[in-house]
Amino acid sequence: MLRLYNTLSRSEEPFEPSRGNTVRMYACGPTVYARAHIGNFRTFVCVDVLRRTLKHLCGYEMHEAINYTDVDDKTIAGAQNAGVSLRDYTDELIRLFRQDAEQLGIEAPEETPRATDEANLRAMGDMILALERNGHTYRRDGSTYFKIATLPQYGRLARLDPEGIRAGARVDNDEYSKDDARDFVLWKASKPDEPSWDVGAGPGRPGWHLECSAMALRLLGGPPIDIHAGGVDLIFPHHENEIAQSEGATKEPFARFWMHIEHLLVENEKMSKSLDNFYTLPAVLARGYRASALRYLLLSSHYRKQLNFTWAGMEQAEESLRRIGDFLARLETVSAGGTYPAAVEAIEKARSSFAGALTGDLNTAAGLAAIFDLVRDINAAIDAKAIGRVDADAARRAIDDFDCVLGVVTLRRAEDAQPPVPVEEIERLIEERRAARGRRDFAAADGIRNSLAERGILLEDNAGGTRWKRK
RNA sequence: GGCGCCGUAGCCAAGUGGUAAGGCAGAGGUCUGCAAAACCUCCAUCCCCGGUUCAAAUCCGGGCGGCGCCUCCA
Repeated sequence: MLRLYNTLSRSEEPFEPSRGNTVRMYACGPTVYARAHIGNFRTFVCVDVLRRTLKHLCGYEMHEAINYTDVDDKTIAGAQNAGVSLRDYTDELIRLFRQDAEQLGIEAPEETPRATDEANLRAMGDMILALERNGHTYRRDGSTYFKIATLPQYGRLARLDPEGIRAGARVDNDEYSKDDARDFVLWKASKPDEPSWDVGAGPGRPGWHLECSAMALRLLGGPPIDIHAGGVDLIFPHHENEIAQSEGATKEPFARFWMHIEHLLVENEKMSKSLDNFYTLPAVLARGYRASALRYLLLSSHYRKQLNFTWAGMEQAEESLRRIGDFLARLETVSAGGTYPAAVEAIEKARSSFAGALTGDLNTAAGLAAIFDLVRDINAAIDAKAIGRVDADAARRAIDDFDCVLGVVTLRRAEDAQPPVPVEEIERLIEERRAARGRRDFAAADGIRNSLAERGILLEDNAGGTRWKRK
């Protein structure tokens, strides 16, 4: 069974779905006003690992939703600056997000709702009505607010001081007047040139927090949903406000588990658009690194620890992944028959370590260590000729199973299938080089190897012949 | 001012009471036309101080340092 850290209790708890065998999970997705950066993707990669662990290691079915926030101040401003409609503007950014997510091996969730889809707007309107009925709202200048004084348990997730905001804290001073600084807007009255909808609270647009509550409950059939995930910076106010809305409207607990992913740092500072210290996936690829290596780097430390992004780290991730790739290629060269107890035992040990690591609050770093232990043990067995085809296949299957969760080897393979030099040309040059070596013309042979290396293809000579791989 | 997290070898990173996983880099060796890959060997006593304990990186207290949240933010 999975043990998962729950922000609500600030401790690890055993996890099981509340209804049948299906895990109902929601993660706060991107606000699509600019291309997502790799810090954003840390969250989505970690959520993806949770999803895959639940599916492949725990055997649950998944019903997961990740939303696109496609209306807010920034998206509206972005569309206006670009001179296109809000929908066209966010369509393009969603396309880019999906493209990056796919390159990073992130599985598509079952649901990817958009705030401005009609069914979702209606659900938001219904939620506001329910909140009004329960006495949690007030209107001011055409906007509808949530009055947190009406909800005693407000602040439980973030462990806020019940006395509220103290001297020294920065206080929200936006243009909308509120009864209490902590009150937040549910439905924002629209300005003249802004997109606007009327779903029962007057013409306007959804406040940021409302969409997540409404869409999670509409799509996942809560409350309570099993898991709600997102970046740590969302704990307050976003998730706190989601809880207030959902619980105020339904009078039921909103989510059983809250999972929060720590930040990616750059030069030991939070990577963010406002600090202008972020990298996008294309920027990383442009430096010559692969998406698989980025995914590996993101998995090389625990999701609840800050991770400092560096190019040296990318380099190390590439090298580590190369070791796994070389190992898998080497497994294919095992031709002896039979099986050896030591190999079987090493594989068993790796399987149990890996499962233990991942089901222990998604300890991906320890999971990777289990893989490398296996790599060393089996490599040694190959050297000692103490391994048979049966064992090699079993080792291969073990790595494949691990990768159902980590999703990094599969990505590499897909990348390898598209080398920078056409495969036919590589094979032709390998043949030429083989001939040169045959007549002991090592200068010519080395020349071919060097020129391919410059083009990103490495050659390795083994007993069985020459193998190529991407740099 | 409030709340929280973190500080393990050159770099990255597990371990949260019983005498320090793993990866990268480095050194030496085996193998090899060379190179690569692979294997073997070597490479830390866990920020500092004090305490609890038979026993602490791991618990408690106090420092020092870093980061995050309290405002939009993954």
